[in-house]
Amino acid sequence: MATLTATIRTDQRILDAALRSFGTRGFDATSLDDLAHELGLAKQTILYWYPSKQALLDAAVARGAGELSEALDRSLARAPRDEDRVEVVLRAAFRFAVRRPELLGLVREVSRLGEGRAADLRTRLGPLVDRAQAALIREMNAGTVRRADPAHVLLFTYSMVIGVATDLEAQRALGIDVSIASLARLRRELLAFLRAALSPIGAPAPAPMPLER
Amino acid sequence: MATLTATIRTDQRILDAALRSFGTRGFDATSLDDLAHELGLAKQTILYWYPSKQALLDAAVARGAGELSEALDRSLARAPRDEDRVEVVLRAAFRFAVRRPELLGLVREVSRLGEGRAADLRTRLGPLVDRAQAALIREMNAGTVRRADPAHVLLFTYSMVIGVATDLEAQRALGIDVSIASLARLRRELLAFLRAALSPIGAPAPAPMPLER
DNA sequence: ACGAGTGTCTACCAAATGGTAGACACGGTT
DNA sequence: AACCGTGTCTACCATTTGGTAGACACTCGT
Repeated sequence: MATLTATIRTDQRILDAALRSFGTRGFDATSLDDLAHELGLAKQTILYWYPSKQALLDAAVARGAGELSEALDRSLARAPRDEDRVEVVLRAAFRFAVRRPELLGLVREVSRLGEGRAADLRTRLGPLVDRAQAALIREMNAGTVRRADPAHVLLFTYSMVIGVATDLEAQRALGIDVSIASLARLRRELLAFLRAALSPIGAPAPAPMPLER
Repeated sequence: MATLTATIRTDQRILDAALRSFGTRGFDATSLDDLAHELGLAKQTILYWYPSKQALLDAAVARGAGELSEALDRSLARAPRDEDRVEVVLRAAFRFAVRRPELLGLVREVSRLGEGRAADLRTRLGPLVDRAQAALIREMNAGTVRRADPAHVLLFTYSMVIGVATDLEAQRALGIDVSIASLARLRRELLAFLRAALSPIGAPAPAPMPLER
C-alpha cells in the first residue's frame, strides 16, 4: 500500500504544481525543467505520468474545470432561491480568487490559447452555462431582470469576474489595493454593479437577480 | 532619400508585425525567427533596430499605448458633453476591436506579463484614467451616476471591454456569433448594460452617464 | 576616388526545451 | 531464487531561441 500511496501522491503533486504554474505564469512560460526542479523530481518522472506537456495541460484543465464546476454546483445546491444565486455564485468565484487564484488564471489562460484548447473546458462548464442562460431568460420573462441578450449578460459578468480575479496589474494601475481584505469590498461592489445593471428599468430598488434555475 | 524611406519602412514594418504578433499570439509565443521569416528579413535585422526582444516589446507597447490614447483623446475632444462620452469611448474601443484587435490584445498581454512590464502602459494611459475617475466622482456628486467606488467601476468596465475584444473563445463557448456585424450589437448591449449599472437608484429611465470630464 | 556610415545578411553560439532510451531499484509473485 | 511490473533517475538528443561577430554592400560627403 505504501507504493500506491507514494505513486498517487507523485502524479497529484505534479498535477498540482502544473495547474498552479500554468494558471499563474502561463503555459508557455512554464518549463518542464522548472516544474521538475520545483518538485524535486527528474523531468522524466513528469513525462512518465503525463506523456507530453500538452497532456499535462489537458489534465490540469480537466482537474481545474472539475473543481470549479463541483464547487459551483455545491453552492447552487445550497441556494435554492433564485434571488440568492447570483450572490452565491459570485461568492464562490471570489473564494476561488482568494484561495485558488491559479484556477481562474487557468481558465483565462486556456481561453487565451484559443481554438481547440478550450474544447475541454467548454464541455465541462457548458451545462452550468446553459442552466444560467435558461434562468436568465426565465427571469426576464417574469420581469425581474431587465430584458437583454442573456449570452451577452453572461459574457459581461464572466469578463468582470475574470478581470477582477486575474488582472491584478490593472487593479494596481487603478490604485486599487490588492489584498484579501479589499477583495471583499470588490465583491460587494461587483454585486451591486450587477444588480443595478440587471434590474428592470424604472425599478424602485435593486431587484432580485437570479443567475440560475 | 530613398535610403531614409527604406530604413524607416523597415523598422516600422518590424514594429507593426511585432505589435500584431505580441497582441495576438502573445509575447512568449512569438519568436524573433518567425517574425523575421514573416517579414522576409534576417533575424539580425530585427536585432539591429531593436537590440533585444524585450526592447521590441517595449517599443510595441509604447506605440500601442500612443495610438490608443491619441484615438481616445481625439474622440473625447469631439464629444464635449459628458453625456456622450461613455458612448464615444465605447465606440472608439469597439473600433479598435474591429480594426486593430491586436492593440487591445497587447494591453491584455502586457497586464498578463505582470509586475514591471506594465509600467510604461500605466504612465501613458494614466492621465486618461485619472480624468475618467475625476469625471465619475463629479457625476456621482451631481447625482447623475449611482454612487460607487470609481476605481471599481473603471475596473469593471475595462474588464468587460477587454473581455469582449479579446476573449473570443468565451464568446464562442457562450454561442455568441463572432463577427463584425454582431460586434455592433454587442456594443449596444454593453452600453445599455453600463447605463443601467451606473444609473442612480430609482431613476425612471436610463440616465446620462459620463465617463470623462 | 575613397573612407565613413548605415543597413542587411550569413555564420555561429550557448542555453533552454520537450522528449527519448535505457539503466536501476524495489516490492510482490511464483 | 528468479522474475516482472512499477516508478524514478541519469544520460542524451534534436530543435528552437535570443543574441553575437563580422562580412558585405550601398550611399554620401569630401
